[in-house]
Amino acid sequence: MLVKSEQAITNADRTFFQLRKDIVEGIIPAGSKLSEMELSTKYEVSRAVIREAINRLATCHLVERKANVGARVVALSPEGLIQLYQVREALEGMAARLAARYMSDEEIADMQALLDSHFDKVKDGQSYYQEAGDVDFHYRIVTGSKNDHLISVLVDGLYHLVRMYRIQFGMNSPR
Amino acid sequence: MLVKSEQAITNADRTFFQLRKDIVEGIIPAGSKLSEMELSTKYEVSRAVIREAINRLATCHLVERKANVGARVVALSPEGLIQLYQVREALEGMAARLAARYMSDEEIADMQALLDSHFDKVKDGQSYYQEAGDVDFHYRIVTGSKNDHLISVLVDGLYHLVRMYRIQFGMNSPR
DNA sequence: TGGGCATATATTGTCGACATTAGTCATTTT
DNA sequence: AAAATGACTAATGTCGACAATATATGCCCA
Repeated sequence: MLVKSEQAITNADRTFFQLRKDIVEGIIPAGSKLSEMELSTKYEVSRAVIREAINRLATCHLVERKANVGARVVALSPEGLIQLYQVREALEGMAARLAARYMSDEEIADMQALLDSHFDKVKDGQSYYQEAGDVDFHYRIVTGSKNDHLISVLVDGLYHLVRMYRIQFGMNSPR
Repeated sequence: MLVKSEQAITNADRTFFQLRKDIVEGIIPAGSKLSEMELSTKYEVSRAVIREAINRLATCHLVERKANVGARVVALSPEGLIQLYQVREALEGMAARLAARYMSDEEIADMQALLDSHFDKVKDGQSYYQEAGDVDFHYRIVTGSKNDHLISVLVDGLYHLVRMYRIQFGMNSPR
């Protein structure tokens, strides 16, 4: 039931994923500075690799970069959260409309099965699965839209930020 | 009436803007391969600078990169255009709703003035200004939404792709 | 004593060289 | 003859060193 198949090929990939994880989960605190030298020793790769990873994080809006100064992890704010949810809501609504049009019958059946199993598990009190199941459900709708731009903006961009807010603001149950 | 204030600080910035321009305008053909070596000699910067520029282009979805293989300019297709406009339409609709809520009185007045002047020019047959004026109008609505995520996705991401399609498919009048 | 300027330091930006990988082509084997 | 295997080549990935820039420190002067 693993949902995303982002696999790391290069060291830059691995470092990017690791850094993103550490930022989203708050291991690297929000608002803190990212020193290229420091990170290159910590993650045991060259500065070039760190730089590439930081650049990717910047385009995900997980860090903000200023030329000749450096990069900082984004600061979380209630306003930012609201803006994030505004965009997410609009895009997921659109994804749902498109998915309803373009999803194949078997994709729909698969999703129905997922919903059923999810429901059973929640009923049995295995609430641990709630978030994972929910994420999976949203993910299927988004990919079901068959719109690559939409998929990319949500999956590569917004979802990690949403997760970051959830974890660091202690919002355990979605919505 | 210049609208965007992206200013280049580093060589990587300049190279990124130049490359983006050349791709959007078709000087570098859609679907063609981007050789780091070749570009580094052509634009007279080191490969590191070219690499950073290409990475940024990749996150804009103007080029597609494959690890250990290289980067190619995206291929334009009717399906891609449709997907692009689907997302754009949804996001601009959202931007308009938010702008209506959050724009200040003077921003609205400015936009009204812009619309009037635009209308006059078109009436006088100065159709050259049509596209520029239109772009400016859309841009003001988007920034008027006051939602940074939305602004970024549209301005940094989709608009360049839209322009690329327009230029290379020869669609001169918008809509 | 406070403000401004010059210097010093630490960080980022850039570069060229080396390592590694993918794709090509020739050779070999069945 | 076709497929598989191996070396060769050309590109990307990675690295350490140097250059340029911003911030911090201390000194000088009003």
